[in-house]
Order: sequence, then C-alpha cells, then structure tokens
Amino acid sequence: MSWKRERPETPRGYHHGNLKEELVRAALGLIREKGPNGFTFAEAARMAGVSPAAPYRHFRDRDELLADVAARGFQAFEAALSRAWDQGRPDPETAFHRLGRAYLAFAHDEPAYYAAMFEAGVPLDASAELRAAADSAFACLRQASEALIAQLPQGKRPPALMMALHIWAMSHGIAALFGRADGGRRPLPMSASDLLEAGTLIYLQGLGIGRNSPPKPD
Amino acid sequence: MSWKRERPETPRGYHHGNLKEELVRAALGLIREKGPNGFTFAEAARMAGVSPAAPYRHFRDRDELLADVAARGFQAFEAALSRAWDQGRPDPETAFHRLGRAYLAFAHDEPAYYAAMFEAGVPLDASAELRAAADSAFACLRQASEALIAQLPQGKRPPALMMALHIWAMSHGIAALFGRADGGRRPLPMSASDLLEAGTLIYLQGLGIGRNSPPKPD
DNA sequence: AGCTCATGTAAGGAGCGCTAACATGCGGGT
DNA sequence: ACCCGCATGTTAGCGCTCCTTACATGAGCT
Repeated sequence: MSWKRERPETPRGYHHGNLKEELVRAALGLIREKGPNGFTFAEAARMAGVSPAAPYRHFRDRDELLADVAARGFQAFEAALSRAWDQGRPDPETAFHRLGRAYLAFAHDEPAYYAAMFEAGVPLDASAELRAAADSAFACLRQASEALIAQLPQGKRPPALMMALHIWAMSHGIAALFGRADGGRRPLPMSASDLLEAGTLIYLQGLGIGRNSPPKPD
Repeated sequence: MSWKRERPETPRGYHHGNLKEELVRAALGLIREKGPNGFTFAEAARMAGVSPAAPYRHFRDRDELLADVAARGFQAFEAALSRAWDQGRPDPETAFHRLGRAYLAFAHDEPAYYAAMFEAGVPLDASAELRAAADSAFACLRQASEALIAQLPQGKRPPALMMALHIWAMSHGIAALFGRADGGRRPLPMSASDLLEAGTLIYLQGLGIGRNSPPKPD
C-alpha cells in the first residue's frame, strides 16, 4: 500500500493538493468564531499551513473567498429547506412549519454560512453561482407558499411571491435578532423556533389558512 | 467683532474644540458610503482634519466609537418611532401602520445609523447608554402592541411581548433584506413599505384585529 | 526524459489599529 | 496677573493585514 498523500495532517510537500477546500473550511471556522469581519485571509492561510500569498492562487481576493462561502451556504441552505419541505408531505401546513424550523435550525447550526450569506455584505451578483444558489433557496420558499395558497378558494388568493417574501422576512428577522447561538441580543420568553411557528400560525390564520379555519369546501 | 472660533472650517488651532462630535459625523458618512466594516478610524480622523492618534483621546478604540454611533442611532430611532406612534392617535390601527412606515423610513433614510445598530456586530451591552436606548426603542413597539391587543376581548389576547417580537422581526427582516437604499438584494414587486403594511395587515387579521373583523362589542 | 504551467514561496509597499512619548494652550487657583 | 495642571492634540513606531511582483517547485502530458 504505497499511497501518495493520505496522511490527514501536517507533513506535505511543496504543493498542498487540496488548498481551496481547506481554505473554505478555515474560513468557516474563523467566521464562526470571530464573525465575518474577524475572518482574515492571512490567518486562513496560516491554518492551512501555507504562506500568506498562496490563497491568491485560488481566490482573486478576500471578497471572492467570502462570496464562495456564501454560495456554498446558499446551496446547503436550499438543500436543507428542500429536505424539510419534502414536497409538502404529509400535508402542506405540517411541511410548512417544518420548513420554518429548518430555516432557524440552519441559521443556528451553521452560523458561519448564515453570516456569510446575510451579514457579510457580499453582493448577490458577486458570482453567477451565488446568485443562482440564492435564487434556488428562495424558490423553495416560494414553492411552499404556492402550495399553501392553492388551498384557498380562487378569489381569495394573495400573490405567492408576496407571501414568500413575508415568510422570508419574518424568518430572517427572527434569525438575525434572536436566533444566534449565543441566544441573540435579547432574552426571549420562548425559543426562536417557537416564536417563528407562532408568528407563522397567526399569519396563515390571517390569510384564512389556519388549521381552525379550513377553506370550507362548500 | 473679534470672535474666537466661529469659522466653520479648516483654520483651527492646536485644539479642535469639537472633535468628538465631528468624529461621529465622519463615522456616519463613512458607514453610509462603505458599510460599517469599510469605516476606518484613521479615515475619520483625516476627515476631521486631525492626526490618526487624536481619536483615541475620545474613544478607547474603534469599537467604542461604533457603539456610540449605535447608541445615538437607537435614540434617534426611538424618537422617530414615538413620534410616529403619537400615543395611538387617532386610532391604534392607523398609528400602528404609521409606526411600521416610520421603521422602514428610518432604515432607508439613516442607513448608517441602522447599520451601526443592527449590522455592525456591536454587542448591546457595550455600554449602558446603548442598552438603554435599544430598550427604549423596543418598549415603544411593545407599547403599541399592547394598545392594539387591548382591543381584543379578554380571553383572546396574545402576549404583547410576543406580538412586539413578531412585528419587530418582520420589520427588521424586510429592512435588512429589501429595504436598503440601493433597492436591496432582490427586486421587489412592491415597495418595502407596502410589503410591510400588507404583512402587518395579514398578521393583525390573524389575531382578529383586522379592520374587517372588528371585535364585535356584543 | 523534458517541458509547461498550475501552484507554491519570498519579499515588499501601502494602510490600519493602537501605544508611547512629547507638545500645546485653556482654565482654575493663588 | 501669573503659573501650572491636565485635557487634548502631535509625531514616531510596532505589528498586523491585503495585495502585488518576481521567483521556485514539481505533477502530468507528450
């Protein structure tokens, strides 16, 4: 068994072999610990055990690495949301609340991704991938909104886009204000997840989709 | 007329006379143009026409200046919200929507303040003033929520704190995602203000405070 | 085997946060 | 009226980061 480079750690030759991925991992760790601003190109290089100039072979500058992290974040986000929505099974309302919990769980469990996506000031058109990933994630929310709205009688259907924007805004607002791993900026009387679920219930009730006000199929 | 220091600009003596205020003004300008991270202590000093070390006589470090800006922001924010709420005149619902518009108007018209308050990562307990100002602003929202809830019959009143958190989250979510001066990260089918008003209407409807479902005073 | 080019390194300029030591002059005490 | 204290400014400088330029290495193709 004469492998070439399987040792997981330090001793490596002149070429790293997988620097780009390792830089992304290092960036995630640094962002998680010190926020998207505390993250430093030089320190990521140090973590990967290469010289401070090496990262520039893989990313034009610091912002491009941040944009790459954000794009990967949106991809993971979209995957998590899609999995939670599960095509609306067993019924749209159950799936919708599961979607909301998945949103907050992502923000809570992947603070580095979430920060890169929403708090680092990365412009969405920094790359085509980033834009596409962000659009996919939003499309998931919009799709779920459409499924719920379809339960309403023809005349009383609000625009699905608007509903998706409302839900996104409420979710992001709760995540940003109260959903951080450190408990957020302000003590809450309930968990962020429960807060979002309650808000969603009230909002859906307002639309006439409440569990206690089914669209009488008369 | 032998004044001492009334010329508004450049020629000044060894002592500036009003450096602290000028640094805050410079910080606001820089944050507005380049975001809370692009803001630089040295550049603020340059704008005030002073050496790079001078600011340290007024702020322990860069973070303390940022915290001061955030605190002033929350004070202005609270003033704007209180003015909009106007003690619930002429009726709580009208005033409530006016409050929502004021929220978004502040985020839109004072992006530097808003960024320092919510996007700069300033911990709320950076200073007692900051904490107090932030609490006052939230108290305004909570007070408005209580006034609206008071319209409901005793049995059907949700916790005012929860309602305030929901409204804050939706407002902040819309401001953060779509309410920037540059139009936000994503094109909208309607203005951020209208989006919030629609969302609030639906939410209130869900609580039974909708204009079309008044609390039948049977 | 030898070439080529992606990927690494070394060195350095410009800018920033922050500190230390020194300069200035406003204002209060005698 | 004087003088001295102290708040507020200055210069000099350390260590760090971002990024560029010129050079070194070695993996893989022909």
